[in-house]
Amino acid sequence: MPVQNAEIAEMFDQTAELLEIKGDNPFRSRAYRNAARVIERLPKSITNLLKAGEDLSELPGIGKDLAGKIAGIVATHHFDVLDRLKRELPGDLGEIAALPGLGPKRVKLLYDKLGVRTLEDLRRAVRSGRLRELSGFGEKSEKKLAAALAKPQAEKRFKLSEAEAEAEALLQHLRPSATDGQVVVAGSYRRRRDTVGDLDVLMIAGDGSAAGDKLAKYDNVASVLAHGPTRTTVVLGSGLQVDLRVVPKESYGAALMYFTGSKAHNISLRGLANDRGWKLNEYGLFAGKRRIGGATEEELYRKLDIAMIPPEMREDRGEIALAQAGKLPRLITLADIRGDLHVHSNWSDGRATIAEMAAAAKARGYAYMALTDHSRHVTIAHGLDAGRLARQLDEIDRLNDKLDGLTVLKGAEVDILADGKLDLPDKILSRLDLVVASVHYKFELSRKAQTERIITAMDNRHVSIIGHPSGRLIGEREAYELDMEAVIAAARGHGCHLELNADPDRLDLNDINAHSAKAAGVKLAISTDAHSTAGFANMRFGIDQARRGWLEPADVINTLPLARLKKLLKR
DNA sequence: GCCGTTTTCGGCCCGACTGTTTTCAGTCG
Repeated sequence: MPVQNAEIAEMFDQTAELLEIKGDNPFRSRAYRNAARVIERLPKSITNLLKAGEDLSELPGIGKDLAGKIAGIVATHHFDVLDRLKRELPGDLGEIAALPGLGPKRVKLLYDKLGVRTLEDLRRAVRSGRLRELSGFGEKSEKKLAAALAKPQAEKRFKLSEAEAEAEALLQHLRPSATDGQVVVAGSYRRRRDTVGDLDVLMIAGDGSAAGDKLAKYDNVASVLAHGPTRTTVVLGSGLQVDLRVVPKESYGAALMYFTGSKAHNISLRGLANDRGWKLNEYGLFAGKRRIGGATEEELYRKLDIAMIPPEMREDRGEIALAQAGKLPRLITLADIRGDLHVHSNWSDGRATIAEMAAAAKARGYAYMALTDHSRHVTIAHGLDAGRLARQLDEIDRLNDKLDGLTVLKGAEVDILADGKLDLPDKILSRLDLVVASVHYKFELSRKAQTERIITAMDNRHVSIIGHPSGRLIGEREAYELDMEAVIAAARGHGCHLELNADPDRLDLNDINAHSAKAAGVKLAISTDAHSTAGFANMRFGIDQARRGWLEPADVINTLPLARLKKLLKR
């Protein structure tokens, strides 16, 4: 089993953690963390890069030393530096440091003075009251830790759609307290990440403390974690944490930039400011004590000699270099979409009739909609066999005769069987305008078998699009084991397309894989997989992720007019 | 440990809040 990027990243994170606890050079541990992030989001597998003879020290944040260490990990499945650190500092110090209020310094103190090596050791120390003997620990620390130890930790992230519902209600509550109604959610929410850990709310207001009171009094608040003159932190009933920051008007742009992040993007921007002898923080851009910018984001980016970077791109994945070169992409928007290529009706597990779905598509201004009901294998969804599908095609013909301004394309979401064969015979597939081929069972196949399965499906020339290629359900089911690089390469070779499923529970391909597909020259279909007329509205979540993957209209097939789309679908 | 028209050494983002302290270290984002 080749070493996965995630494993290397995890080893580096653990190394960084232990180095911090040990009190080593903090910049050394930061280097390990930076490298972990770079490796984690790398679209290609490190093992493959090494096989291809690539020089890993070309990667940002990875120098000669780490490149050598990575090669060692790939060869041995072990990281000697980490192994040594673990021998030196045995126990679950990483888990202990993850507890709220505990960082490397205090973990070291607990380790040295009380011999705390495991969570159980810590529990005993808290119970015995010995914790308070330590300088820096008091009654409150003890209570907080006791509470944290009592409940399981699992850090929860919320789906973007869930966070959106919370955010909209919260903004409505806060808006009356804001100057000119200026209150927004920044952070990963504004960057439109597929999941959100907390809501970073930014508000312009004269009295920050009063604004904080307003938040603390929100019906949905379960507990108040902090409440100061400019920052208030609460946890909502759902467990979603909300950080409210109140800033003056002249700092709004700087604060918006700062709290939108990402952290890595901000650090790079600050580097640009430092290069010019300036300082950038959440209050503005400063030359010495003099403020030279801060009211708007546009102004700040301009002062740093780059174009405004869309929030979805602010991940420090090379967007700053692109902006410096004046080569930022014109990201796709909802308005570019001309149709939906994955839609269900009540012929299978959808709730609306074909005519109702078509009317909803037309109401959105679409020129086309592909009806893609399930094939027979998905019995639970009343999947269609060849006979029923043939009858459905006749109904679509009759409907198209009546429709004006919208064309219903004949399609199917055909199951990819375990061996890569399709769930409907070629004879009926050949009568369709497009075939979405998807995996709906046997998720547990080996990486090799699953990859071959999907590539075999693409060998069938009727297959136009691979539906929800990774199979993940956010927060519920991990993606199945798959060599996505190989799938993308095969898609390019076959002239096949990959789906970016816009269902907020799926968002599949994700942003990184969508970017890899674009880079490889594979065009995507952004489709909702709508099972009701309301489902069409999910398109915007797909657009969000497409933008995070730097996709432009030309990278997406359902931005094309119908005639050109049809040509592309036949291969 | 990385990085470089301030380049092979000496920097490395920066501020708010808490708890414990009596002027600040540690944590957090």
